[in-house]
Amino acid sequence: MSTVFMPKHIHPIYFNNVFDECLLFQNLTPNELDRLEGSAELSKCNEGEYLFRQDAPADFVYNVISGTVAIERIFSNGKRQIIGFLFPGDVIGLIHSEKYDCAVRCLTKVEVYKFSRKRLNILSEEVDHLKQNMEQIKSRIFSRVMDHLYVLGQKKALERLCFLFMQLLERLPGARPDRVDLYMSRQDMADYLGSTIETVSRSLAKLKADKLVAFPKLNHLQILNLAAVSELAEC
Amino acid sequence: MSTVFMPKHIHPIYFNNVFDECLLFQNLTPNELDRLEGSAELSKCNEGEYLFRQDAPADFVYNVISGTVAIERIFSNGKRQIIGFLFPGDVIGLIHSEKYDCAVRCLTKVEVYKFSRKRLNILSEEVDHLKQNMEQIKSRIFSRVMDHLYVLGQKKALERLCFLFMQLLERLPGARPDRVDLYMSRQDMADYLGSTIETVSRSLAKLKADKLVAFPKLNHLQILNLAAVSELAEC
DNA sequence: TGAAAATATTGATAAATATCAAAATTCAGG
DNA sequence: CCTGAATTTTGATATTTATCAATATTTTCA
Repeated sequence: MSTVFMPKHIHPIYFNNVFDECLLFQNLTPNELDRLEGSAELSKCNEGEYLFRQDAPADFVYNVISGTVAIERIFSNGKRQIIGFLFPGDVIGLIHSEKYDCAVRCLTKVEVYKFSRKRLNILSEEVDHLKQNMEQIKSRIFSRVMDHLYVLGQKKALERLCFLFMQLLERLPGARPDRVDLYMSRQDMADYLGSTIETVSRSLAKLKADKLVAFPKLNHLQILNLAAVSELAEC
Repeated sequence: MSTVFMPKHIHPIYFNNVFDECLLFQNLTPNELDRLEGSAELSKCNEGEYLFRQDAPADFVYNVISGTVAIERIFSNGKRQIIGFLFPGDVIGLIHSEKYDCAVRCLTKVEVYKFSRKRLNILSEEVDHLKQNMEQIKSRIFSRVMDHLYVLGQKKALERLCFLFMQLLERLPGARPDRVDLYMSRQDMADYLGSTIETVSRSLAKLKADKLVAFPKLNHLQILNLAAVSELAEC
């Protein structure tokens, strides 16, 4: 892995500014980071491609460096449910048995660090902070899925949309109220929110009409009234 | 822990016939089971009581021996979403950070083995099968939650109810098509299925009218047409 | 057992969302 | 920059579900 263009005091694994967001590497010593880096491989994937498919052997754990992906689960009737969107700093593939039980589709060009799951597990035995980080990531994922369950179970279309927007604002690195880039299509939003594309579209129209949000471009969201959007999104 | 009434060849930790269902103890040697049992404490809880509340320190892991519990998450607006129902053999409290992010309410009298989480983690370092079992439990829980997400996102009230019935049939020890005991109230079902008590009630009426199910008693479900119920429930 | 309380069902209506169809907008490739 | 394809929005309508209210059933406990 090339570290040629890296300032000396920044560890190569923190390249691309994922430092702040990347829970996996938190609290590790430079020495431990080196070991981790040694078992990582930088991997790239284009928009529309799949990082992995459902039922593929779950041999790798991925750490998103750049780009956005959708975790999706396809069901026997062909329908799909998007379980979540992941961004730089997020970790994929930690909670699986032998096979992945969902697929990961790239919504943009994506760069990931790819770890052998086996090796990461061995490493986590030796590096205490790594183990703790991995456990914390799992519990966060679970917590997030439970919020998602609540939203699908209890919230209306408009509120669901606000929930998504707040998630993006909080989790997308670099997102600010006046600039949230939506890398997913309206259909993706619908599949995440348990809704239809038409309902998403109408809810957007309502939010726009009420001046809670604006769309300078189709996929460039501005949150004009953060308090109101947050209120609607509230869990 | 008393083993007085235990046949000699059956390990005490397998008391109450949870053997088949209990993933946590699978593949452990009698010696390893002894160690595990040493750090367990049998604990009881009455119907309506809480095993633990949301935001309590997540110090224990529970293994259900008998009874049924509901995992519920309460939100700031007072609404609740039931995340799942757990039965004998199921494990509670494995995926949490320092605090429990949900509460566990007993739907019946409940007996659990209570393990110190810290101690269980230490033990899992030494007992390889235990660690594997714990990982497998986590991935199963996650897989189940993803099915749940799909059901809330994509299914209609009637189908949701069938989904619940199929889950009960598959997971409730001793459940058979002609005898599934519903330990939860209609309100609990609604809170699990992201619906209202009235809609649950009407869906039940429809299923009864169509002869897919019957209710000899209010909480004694009979699945008359398993194929049809299964078809409706299908993920 | 019998009355009160709790829970569940049913009815009428309103609200929310899905579906189908068409128009508008955006995007991609020459 | 233009044109056809893809995506998104909007419209009309049907379906589903929630809400409010009343009734029925079940449970509890004196």
